[in-house]
Amino acid sequence: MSRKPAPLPRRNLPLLLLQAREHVIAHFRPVLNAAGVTEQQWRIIRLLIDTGALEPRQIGELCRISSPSLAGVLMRMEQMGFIRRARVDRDLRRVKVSLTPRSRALAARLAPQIEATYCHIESLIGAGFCERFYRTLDQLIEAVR
Amino acid sequence: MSRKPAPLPRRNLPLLLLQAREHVIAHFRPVLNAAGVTEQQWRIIRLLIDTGALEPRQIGELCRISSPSLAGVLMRMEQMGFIRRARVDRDLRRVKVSLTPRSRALAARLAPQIEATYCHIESLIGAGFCERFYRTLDQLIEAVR
DNA sequence: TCTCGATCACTAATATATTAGTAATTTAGG
DNA sequence: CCTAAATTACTAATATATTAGTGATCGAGA
Repeated sequence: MSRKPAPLPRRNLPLLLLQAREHVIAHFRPVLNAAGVTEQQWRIIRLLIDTGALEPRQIGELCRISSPSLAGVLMRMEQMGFIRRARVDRDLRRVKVSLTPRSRALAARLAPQIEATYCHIESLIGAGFCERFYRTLDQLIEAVR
Repeated sequence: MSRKPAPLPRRNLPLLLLQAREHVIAHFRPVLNAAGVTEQQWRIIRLLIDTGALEPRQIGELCRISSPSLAGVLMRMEQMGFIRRARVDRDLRRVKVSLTPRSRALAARLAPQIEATYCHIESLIGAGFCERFYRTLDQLIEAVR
């Protein structure tokens, strides 16, 4: 009575993670679009606010943006006046990327709307679920890395 | 004694989901690359194996690929002989996309390697964690949708 | 000191994502 | 019928992703 097993018995985990991310970021997208920044640009601004100036490879590692993508993103952000580059003394290969007053002002202006969006999401899924979910993702990343 | 609150007090949830997905799919990428298919192409092949022929908008919805992206992906897949299109009777706007023997053979050839990768991931995070994680993602998607 | 391997940011080519908008077709309402 | 709105797949323009590869620079060891 047993049927032939499916050729791909597992649920598609990368797709499921993609779907989850898409549904979450759909809540943030209108805020970012209205402010004229892309997701990637906002990821970088947000990171640098917390960490201070970083080098491109650090930004790429933490924001999950590959080096070739990052080259274009940073170039456009520099043209828009969101970041600036400075050479690192003692190592002419390396570059330091820092925020400008303009991007800091943008972040300050967006912060309340971002926070409101997080509150809305938290109200949809529950604060406890939200907190557990962060921990679960941390564990997953740590385990499969 | 309290310090000024950070302008962005929440952890970046979309980024965390992106990182999780990147770390997971990093395990699958070598298999797909060796087979000469992209992530998106594999997502579509895998879906159509389970569902049978679908229309572009259904594929885009289920694989989280936007209509403009899908146009290019399907065009290349058709040129590569992975899919074929057929007009839908009674509605000249709509198209039906189905797999070819070639893509079915590819899926059959890849299935063992994909399954082995899932087993490896499961061994890293634990079978129980894995099962709970699927349910957690389902709940999240359901709640924020 | 010299040199070879490693590192860093970057370019090139192609594939996919995002936003806006379109022509053809269908459908619902008047 | 007949028209207006909705639907479907698509194009255009730009931004980002992926893979491979490059020149410049640094650092460890001979």
